[in-house]
Amino acid sequence: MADDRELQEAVARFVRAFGLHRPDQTPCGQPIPTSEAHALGELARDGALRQSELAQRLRLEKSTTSRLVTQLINRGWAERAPAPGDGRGVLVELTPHGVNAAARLAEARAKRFSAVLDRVPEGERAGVLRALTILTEAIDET
Amino acid sequence: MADDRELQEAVARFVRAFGLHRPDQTPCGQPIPTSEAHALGELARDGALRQSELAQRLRLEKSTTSRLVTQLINRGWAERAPAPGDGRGVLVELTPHGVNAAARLAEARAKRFSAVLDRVPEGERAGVLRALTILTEAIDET
DNA sequence: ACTATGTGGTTGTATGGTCGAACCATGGCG
DNA sequence: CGCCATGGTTCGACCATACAACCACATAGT
Repeated sequence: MADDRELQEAVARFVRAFGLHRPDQTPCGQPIPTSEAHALGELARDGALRQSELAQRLRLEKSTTSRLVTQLINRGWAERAPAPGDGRGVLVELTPHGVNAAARLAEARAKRFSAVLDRVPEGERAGVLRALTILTEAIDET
Repeated sequence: MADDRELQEAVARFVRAFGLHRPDQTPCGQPIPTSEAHALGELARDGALRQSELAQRLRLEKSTTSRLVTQLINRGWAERAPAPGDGRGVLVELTPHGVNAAARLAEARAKRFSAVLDRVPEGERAGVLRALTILTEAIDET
């Protein structure tokens, strides 16, 4: 199919336009690395997580995750605690400070995204959301 | 709107699922850095480009672009030539070798993307493509 | 013409990202 | 009680990007 080629270019353009190639800041312009932002999001939404669980969700290697968590801790946003029932594991949890940071981040993100959504024609919004989800699922199955 | 939040998460999941956080390889598993792949794509599609033009398309700083081009040259995929009519400029062009590499890359990409598209329900395909385009345009306007 | 300012590139510096391998501690099992 | 698997940490190597300083050429204005 020739759709392939179009999809490729569409994805590439999207990535670039959204600034996803800049590792040092979120697409929302917040001066915090993308990975940290994603981690913060997961922890804010679901509470304490095992480090290994976090790695899985972020699709990162355990070594990378370890370092990432250390960075969050250095910012005073998270803490490590022994995992209950498993002496090897580590539980990562946001500090009140971290919860706060996550909230600020979410707000900035919401602002940016709603600005973007505003430019999306009313009737297309649901479709856009739906398409991204479908695409992600398709990728996951591959 | 609450759509914001959903869009955020949809994008984040998409980025991770597609492996866009790995700068050292394309989402298609090719052992070539994402940026080089994108550059190769532009040059293969539109022929020789001014380095500044390439920077603009890839949304990169001129310094980054300069280095990127140097890498392509080191691989034997591109050449620099003086820009006609402007003693300052540089024209970047693929070598036959580079054209070849671009073709191989495009093939691998097509393979991956068509696999993904296969998982997208028939009736949704057009919508997915359309959504990405609309979203990219919306981002550009922001 | 000659100077002032702008544009295109290159190089140096600093930051951030990711992985894989080596290594340690704890858990689970025959 | 050994043996192998699992969760983490640390180290080394590689890539990406931006910003600033610096050079060369272009262009406009006096």
